[in-house]
Amino acid sequence: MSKPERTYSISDFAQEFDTTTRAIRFYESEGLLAPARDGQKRIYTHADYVKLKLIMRGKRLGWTLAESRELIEMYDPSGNQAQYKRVLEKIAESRERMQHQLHEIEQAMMELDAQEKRVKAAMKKQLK
Amino acid sequence: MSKPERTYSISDFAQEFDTTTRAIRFYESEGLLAPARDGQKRIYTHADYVKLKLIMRGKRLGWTLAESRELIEMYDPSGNQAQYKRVLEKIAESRERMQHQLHEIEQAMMELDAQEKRVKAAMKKQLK
DNA sequence: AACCAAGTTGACGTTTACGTCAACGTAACT
DNA sequence: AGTTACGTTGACGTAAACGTCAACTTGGTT
Repeated sequence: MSKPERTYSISDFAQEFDTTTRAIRFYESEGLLAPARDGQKRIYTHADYVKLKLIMRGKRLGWTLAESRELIEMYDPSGNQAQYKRVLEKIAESRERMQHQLHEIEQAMMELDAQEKRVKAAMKKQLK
Repeated sequence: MSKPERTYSISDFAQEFDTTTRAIRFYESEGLLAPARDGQKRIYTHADYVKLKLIMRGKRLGWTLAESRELIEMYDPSGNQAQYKRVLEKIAESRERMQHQLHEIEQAMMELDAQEKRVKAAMKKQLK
């Protein structure tokens, strides 16, 4: 009695994520996605949706596809105790990387604020 | 009576920023740097140091060299009122982009936290 | 003088992440 | 049956960001 999950076509995904079918197939060829098939057609589920969302966000944050693939693999369960431990380690590594990025962006924004003040001051001075 | 500023060679920079001389020359060819010359040798100053630092950080945040070049240009004064206004607009644009990145990283980190909890719970369950 | 370290300018090669055809399959209308 | 829309798998092309030589210069060192 499980509700029939919503599915998506490859062009549904392309529109939804403002990308191309070519790119989506490429991610699959690189092992980031593995959609079901209806004949030869790809059928995407909500799980694929989540993964692609992660991929696209990763792109905007400058992550490589290899890094996003690592992250995706962390979100797969599949494990004994040793595997779980490895996942926890990878999570810790990822957290450090993200923390570092976070810090660098905050830094960049502060410098931007400072520069804005300088420019505004220069404008006032020039108007006197 | 201005103090003689410290200068750097291209390999000084390569070491300092953990990159290569080739990359640094490439940034120059792309218009991101414009060091002075002593004969044919490049002489870098603190201003160049700041710019390269910005470039490298940009790389870690997934910015293109074109984007970093735009940022660098914002940090050059050189302007009448119209130019200043344009710079302020660009600063506003950059701030929005950075804010968006900031938000997405925070999001990613929260998901990482959630996943960590799930994995730890799965480990405990397995041990019972 | 000979040599070595560090620098220079081409020029071509490479990796990542797709774009762009071409040639074909298939389901749904008309 | 014919067309249209959407999908498929190759295969080759491309932009960004350098890597990797090759051939040369230049300033000290033995």
